[in-house]
Amino acid sequence: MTTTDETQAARPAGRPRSARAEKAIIEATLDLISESSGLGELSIEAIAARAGVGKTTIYRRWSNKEDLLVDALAALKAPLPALAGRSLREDLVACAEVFLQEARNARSRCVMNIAMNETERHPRLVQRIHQATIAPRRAVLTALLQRGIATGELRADLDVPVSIASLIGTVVWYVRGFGPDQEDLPEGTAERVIDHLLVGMSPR
Amino acid sequence: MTTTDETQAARPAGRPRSARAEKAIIEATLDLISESSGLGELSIEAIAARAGVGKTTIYRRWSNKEDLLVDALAALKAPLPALAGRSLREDLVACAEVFLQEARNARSRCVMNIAMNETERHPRLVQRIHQATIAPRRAVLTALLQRGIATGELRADLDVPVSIASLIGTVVWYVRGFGPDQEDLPEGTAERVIDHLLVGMSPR
DNA sequence: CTGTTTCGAAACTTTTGTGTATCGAAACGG
DNA sequence: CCGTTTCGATACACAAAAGTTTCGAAACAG
Repeated sequence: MTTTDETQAARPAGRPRSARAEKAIIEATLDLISESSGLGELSIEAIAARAGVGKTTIYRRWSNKEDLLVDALAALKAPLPALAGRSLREDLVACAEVFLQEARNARSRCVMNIAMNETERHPRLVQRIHQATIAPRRAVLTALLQRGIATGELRADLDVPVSIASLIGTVVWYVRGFGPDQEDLPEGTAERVIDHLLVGMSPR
Repeated sequence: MTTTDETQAARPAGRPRSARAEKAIIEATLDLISESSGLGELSIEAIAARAGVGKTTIYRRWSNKEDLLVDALAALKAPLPALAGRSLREDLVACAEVFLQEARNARSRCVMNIAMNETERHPRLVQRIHQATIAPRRAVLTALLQRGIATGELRADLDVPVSIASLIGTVVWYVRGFGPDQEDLPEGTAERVIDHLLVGMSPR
């Protein structure tokens, strides 16, 4: 038993790795992915320069580019909307608001692009994005719609898969018509889309 | 007046440029764009190799990469659906079928990706895509929906912009759940989506 | 046949990124 | 204070691609 047996195995001695540098590397990576399109244009040198870090510090932690990408995208948390549960419409609007903001945010959008385009080049990465980002959203919406069917707020014969595609796809495609990061998008856009789609999803 | 005054100005003498080579270059460019993601990964050398052409032949016609891309994407015709005009539903299904096929076709999909992601890097190119591909589709759908409103097949207070986004966005997002080029997508998908959306767009 | 231009191929220079190694300085444990 | 490890910076060899030039062959006009 050594004297330093606080909680875990003893620290391996020597200068500890800088958590600040690690953070800076992840941030720089996400920045550069957002600015570029496609993972092929991403260079380790650019990441090191942007992060104010030596290349050594990167290669010491990640042996190849994909490992770094996996960690970087994992750090990009996916904030699912808090579902108040008061009414179906209210929860759907909350979801739409989240999707809308993500569609306008460069960092969130690049995750979608990677999932759509890099399936063959980086299957491991895409698979991880699916289970970390896409599957949870799909699950939330599925549960939400089935709850709505149960409470009678939605048609009993509702086509759930198509409804999910319409909820996400419509928001994404609608905001696409406006500038990516501009501020000229009106206020009640989420409500407007949901109210439009809800007409066809409600009973009678 | 020279003897060769057939229709236009006389040919400038010398070996004429091979139309076949030009075609091969355009085809190779489109192939490589489809396979890659992002325009930055595209290399002139790869295009020349794929086309079976010397790099000289490319640089002689296009001074830079973007000029080549503009011409290549212009060659990618956008087949708007033939609108039979018998019923609104029939025409909408025809549109949806076209969008669906395009969403699964690598060459068409890459146009969408470029339009969404390369706005800052290639504004000229994106602007051209907008006026050559996106605007016509938007116009067709707008006319179609307004005709439907006039004939009473659609609600008089229909939100046309949101409807357009829902028609395209839902199809694109729905087929996205299946494999990109797989064959496992069911037959009546276009009808299924249109019938779902039409519920909320019809009167009463 | 002669002059001109394009053809594909190859050599060339320059730029950019990869991955490794080396350097002195700094941060820790003991 | 000492050994160890990380720090950022820099240099290095290697590869890929950009863009230019040169080359012999081929296609066309006159």
